Amino acid sequence: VIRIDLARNRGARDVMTTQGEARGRKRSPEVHQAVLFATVEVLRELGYERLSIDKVAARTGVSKSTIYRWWPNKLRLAIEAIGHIMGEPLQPTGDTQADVRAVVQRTIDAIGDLLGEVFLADLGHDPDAARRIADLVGPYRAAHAGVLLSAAARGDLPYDLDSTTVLDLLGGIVLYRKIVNRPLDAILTDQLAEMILRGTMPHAPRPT
Amino acid sequence: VIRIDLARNRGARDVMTTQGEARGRKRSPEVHQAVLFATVEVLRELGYERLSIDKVAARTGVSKSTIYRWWPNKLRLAIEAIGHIMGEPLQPTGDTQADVRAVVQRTIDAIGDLLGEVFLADLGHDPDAARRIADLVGPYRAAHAGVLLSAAARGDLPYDLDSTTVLDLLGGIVLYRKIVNRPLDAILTDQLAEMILRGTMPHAPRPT
Amino acid sequence: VIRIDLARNRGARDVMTTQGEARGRKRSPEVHQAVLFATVEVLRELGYERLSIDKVAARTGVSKSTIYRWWPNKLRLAIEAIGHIMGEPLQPTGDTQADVRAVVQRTIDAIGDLLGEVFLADLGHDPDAARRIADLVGPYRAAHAGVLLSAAARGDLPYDLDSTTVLDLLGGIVLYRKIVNRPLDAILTDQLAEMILRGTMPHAPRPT
Amino acid sequence: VIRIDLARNRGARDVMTTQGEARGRKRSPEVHQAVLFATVEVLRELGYERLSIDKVAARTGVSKSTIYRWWPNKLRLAIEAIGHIMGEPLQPTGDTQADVRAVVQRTIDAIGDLLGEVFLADLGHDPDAARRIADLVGPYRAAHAGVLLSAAARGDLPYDLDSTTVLDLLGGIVLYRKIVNRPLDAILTDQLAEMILRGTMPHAPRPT
DNA sequence: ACATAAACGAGACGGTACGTCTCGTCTTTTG
DNA sequence: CAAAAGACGAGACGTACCGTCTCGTTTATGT
Repeated sequence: VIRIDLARNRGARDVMTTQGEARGRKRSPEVHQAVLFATVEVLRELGYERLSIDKVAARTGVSKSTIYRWWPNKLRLAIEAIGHIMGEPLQPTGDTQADVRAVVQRTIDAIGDLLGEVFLADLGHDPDAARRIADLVGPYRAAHAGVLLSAAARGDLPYDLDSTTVLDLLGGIVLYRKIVNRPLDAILTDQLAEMILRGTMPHAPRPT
Repeated sequence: VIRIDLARNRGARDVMTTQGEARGRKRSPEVHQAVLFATVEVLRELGYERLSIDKVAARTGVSKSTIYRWWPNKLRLAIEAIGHIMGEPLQPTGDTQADVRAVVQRTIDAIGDLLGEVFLADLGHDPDAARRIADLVGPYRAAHAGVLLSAAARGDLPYDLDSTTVLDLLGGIVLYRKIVNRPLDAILTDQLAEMILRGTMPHAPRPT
Repeated sequence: VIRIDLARNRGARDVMTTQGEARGRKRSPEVHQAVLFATVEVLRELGYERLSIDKVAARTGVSKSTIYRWWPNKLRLAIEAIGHIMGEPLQPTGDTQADVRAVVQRTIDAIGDLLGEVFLADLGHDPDAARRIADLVGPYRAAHAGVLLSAAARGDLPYDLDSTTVLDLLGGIVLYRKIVNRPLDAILTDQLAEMILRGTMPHAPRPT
Repeated sequence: VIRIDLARNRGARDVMTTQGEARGRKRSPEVHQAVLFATVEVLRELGYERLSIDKVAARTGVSKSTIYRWWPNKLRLAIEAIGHIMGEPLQPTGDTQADVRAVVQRTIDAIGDLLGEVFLADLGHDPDAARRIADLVGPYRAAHAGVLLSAAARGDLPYDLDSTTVLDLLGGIVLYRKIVNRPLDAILTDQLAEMILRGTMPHAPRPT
């Protein structure tokens, strides 16, 4: 629980400010951070559905109005909070096998964890929530597509690979298994990596 | 809109009755049907999130209490309503190619439509909702697995195919594309069928 | 709890039936009695507000519909049930003092107990419920008025006594005290009897 | 019907505020008033039994949640609403005859109107509803008792008058007549005042 | 210094749905 | 046909969030 104490916020400044001529009180970076962290916490503990602005407000000591000042609804809050902990997109190494495994693993780690929550949200209220999610995952998808396409360029994967669909397959199975509570384990990683690298459909693991 | 008129229900009988010894007024099949149909309607128009018992009650003229007598919450209602329109599980023909395409198509049709909605529901309230969903999709998954495994038995697919994971791949990509609003079209059908049959990862469609 | 067993009701007949020529199955007197007794029980335990047809049905094993066949709503049921235990109207003795005390005491006993409950009912639904209550209490009021008026005739009370209003005073204070939970005890009996007999307003009891 | 328009509430202030340190949005006095007025309206039109929070909400345009924020159930709402229109307790003038008549008249006006409704409520749900009603009527009873006792002090009424029981007699007969729909008219006022002042039991009005 | 402007906390408000409850009606089967 | 069983419509209950709003307080600027 991250209760923040704005008394210590005196003198805080110049965080997230584009430039100089701003009048009035600055946006408190502590508040901003605390809200995002608490959102992540609640998402972990309770999932997207049971995330609520009231809970985040209560946990942080930040008022509801402040949260609604910066995020128009809980979906956008969740999206930004998840973006906040997502880390850097993949850097390809040139080792096709390792890179493909990394792509699979990152997909499992992200969608299997919090990113998956946001796919379960109701996108109906907020017309461009879908766009926001696309913006959130875009860089990662681009990086993953880059990995696949450069491997294809090297001849390690089919030259005309439909990377979009391949990534949808990966994201899809992870999301699906998360929902139906089937394991997201090393076996799956192996199966998916092998599928992409060699075109072998998932098979039962051989006894070692 | 399916307003029902119970005045015409006089003399209704013998629907859904297993047999004989039931006392008291029978469950009105009109009511039962109307609720399920209206639920399907609302699911189509508004999606699961915006489905509500009140809407179904208003649309059908069936009282809320009657709905709650038979379904404990909207998730269970949605599950039964979807089950109600799902049709028979696939019958394999022995033609591997046709059967696999049928599996793909049925998955797209079901999860791409209403069945997908229910995967997006919040399963937290109702402890055995997950089991109910499993019961709902079980027969279809079993049928699909049967298709794949008998093809494998004929030697048309790898003998040790992990059918669970293959079906998760199919269900997953369909659900994922439904969520992110990417097409569920003939191209996808072709790509998925070919992937299963020949192990070729999805590739860009060739110009004809 | 008065569960009745209709198996023993075989052959029962002709109780409370107007007369001989009735066709079809007779109204079961066991059922009738059991319902009235259970109603009295529930009234005692829970009061009118929390009396419900369902509770009476559950307690007796008589079905709701049977109850509704004979009594149109719970108010009428309560009225009849109370009438059922009310005993005979007062017989004046000619001893004015004793008779007046008896009137006071009977009023306290009746309205302070179950009869009071029925005055708290909502009379809005059933237009002639008021008339039914009047019919119920009529004989008792008539007897009480008779007592007062014959005492007046003997010269023991004012010759032009407004017996209606005097009885309203008695009924009123008993009902009021029942509601506000003030005692209905011997002191009150004395005060009221003395008030009627001697025209002394209630005064604090003298130390003995 | 008192639909309120909060758009005009901008700038509203200083109503019901004791002073200074209140934070957050103020309780809207328009809302508060509108709810109480509507409650009084419904009580007059339909009586306590048919009063409902939903009706008050619909009539005022105030949301149910707002009503429940301030009043825990309809009994408490009714009590406050009635308190809101009850006017000041009686001020004795020293003219015994006039004061006693005023006591009688106020009792008839209050209990014969809305205050009587609340005595018919079911006090079972809300454990301290009885206390609330006592708090509501307390000041008026105290004022009335004061009138009687100061008249007794002057020697105009018996020195040991049991004012509680006398007031119960008044409240009781008014409530009783309201229930059984007998008149609460000038004749009754005269009868009761004369009874208290002179100890004459109610008698039939003499022809003039 | 002092006005101005924005951030912030507190919390009231309308709205919508939830799931529960009881009432009185209606329908069906059994005896 | 009486009685038991129990489905049904109606409608109020009280709860829980949502997202909006108003209001007073707290910090920065800029003049």
